Amino acid sequence: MASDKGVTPRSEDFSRWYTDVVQKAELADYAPVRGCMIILPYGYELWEAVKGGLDRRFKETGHQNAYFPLFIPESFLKKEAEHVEGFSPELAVVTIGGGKELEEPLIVRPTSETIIGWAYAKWIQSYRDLPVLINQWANVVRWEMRTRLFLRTMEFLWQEGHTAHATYEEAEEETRRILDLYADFAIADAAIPVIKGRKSPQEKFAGALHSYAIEAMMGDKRALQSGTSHNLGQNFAKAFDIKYLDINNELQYCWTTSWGVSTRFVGAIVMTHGDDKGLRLPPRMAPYQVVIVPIYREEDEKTPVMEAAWRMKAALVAAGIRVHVDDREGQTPGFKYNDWEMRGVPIRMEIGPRDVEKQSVALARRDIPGKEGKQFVPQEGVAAAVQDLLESIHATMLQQATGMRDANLFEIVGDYGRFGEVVESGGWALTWFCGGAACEQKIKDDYQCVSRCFPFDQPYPGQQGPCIVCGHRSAEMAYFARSY
RNA sequence: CGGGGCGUAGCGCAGUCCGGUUAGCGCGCUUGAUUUGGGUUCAAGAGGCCCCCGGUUCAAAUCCGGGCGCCCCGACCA
Repeated sequence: MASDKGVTPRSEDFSRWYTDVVQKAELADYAPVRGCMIILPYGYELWEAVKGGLDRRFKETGHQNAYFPLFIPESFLKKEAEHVEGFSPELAVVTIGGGKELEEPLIVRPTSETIIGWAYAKWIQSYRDLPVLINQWANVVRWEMRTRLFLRTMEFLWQEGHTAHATYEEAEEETRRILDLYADFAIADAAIPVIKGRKSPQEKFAGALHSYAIEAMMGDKRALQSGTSHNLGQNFAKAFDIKYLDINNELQYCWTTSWGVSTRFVGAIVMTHGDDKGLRLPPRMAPYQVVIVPIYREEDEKTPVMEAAWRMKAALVAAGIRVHVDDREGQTPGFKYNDWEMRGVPIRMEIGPRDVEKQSVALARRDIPGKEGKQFVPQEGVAAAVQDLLESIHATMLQQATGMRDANLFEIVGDYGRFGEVVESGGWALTWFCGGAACEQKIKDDYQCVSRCFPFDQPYPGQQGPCIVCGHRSAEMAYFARSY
């Protein structure tokens, strides 16, 4: 159980630790409805940082935002066989509206391929209309059995991109472009190292030709699918009649894609970087990159200290740095240190009477605890020093997460017992895998885990090896790991 | 939907077995002092449909019956 002053240690109970941090850092709160959450302002700012990083990249690659309705006619979901089978168990259905039974029930969207497919069928006539590159930021609902704050809630926020193309190749190129975009965002903005790869047939999106994903290792070594990109082939085009006349005046079905990142990503940030003192936010995502804690005893000390604090803030803001001055009365500096460490602010700037006198400030970095991470710098040119420090913190956090992950990746060839030991101890096993449903099911039954992906980065490209289960020659290796 | 646990102040809990003064404790909150370079200390306060409905009884947080809700472990999942 967490004491009031801290959180459950990660090593003791990672799950409790996660819940403690999310609540104590005020990212989210429970809602009156099971499985739903209130995203608190600080948590929402993190989500806005995710949105900002992704949205910019979407627009740079030619996508536009639009908005499609929350309600989808029930019949739409039934048009694509795999899709309906995949989503039926977790649908929320509206049967009464305005006090009257509806002629056709309405589905609260679990995802929008169907309604967007319907719209694209209307809009697309000619090859000149292609490609269509649209994204929407929206909420979706999936009636989940077991939920956890951010990682799996019944309603969640996400972006879903939906594109239509003239050829398989263009659709495939788009699908891969987005996966690269996601990976770049995760690494460059969130300091989360991710593995890009293709999902097994069992794990792909319901209705997709094939799915790609970025997989990240959390602090407890479990895998978290942090973003997915699907090549839908012509499955939805055929179900919704999305057709165009090509340059030879021949009618063709479109090739479509869809891809998404959700509020789950906030959970990924928490679980990748957090420690026993709470959150550790990657500088580019942090709502506040610097928090200034003023230190003083008497009124005659307070005035010059506060003056320096506001002056430092102005200097940082002018350099485009996000800063907060913690001028709360009644809390001691020590309390504030702990408070902002819980909230994961990358840099704490302390300004006291001694700093006023010496024209200096103290900078303490969140990623390196204690005195090691603390230094005194001159007030003159502080913005540049902070800027460098933020870069360094990002690099260190990425390096730490990458090191932790790589230390837990194991290559296994042909030894099913050893394979089991690895995944049961929480490691990720990279092994030859035929991709077959029976083999994957056996692993699931034996070790409670399924494949994460066939990584693009194969250790033995062009070679073959024995599937870890059936022993048949397989062309690729796949990662297996327990996951969220 | 199977297996466990729990509903008492904002949060965490004690009290329930064995019915009986005014229902307590810690944290948090308010006010005032004190403190402030790593979670100060003290004082005085505020705050309760004891999950809901019904029953037994002179008397129910406590016993009995029914309901509802939540959490944890499994199958399903961004």
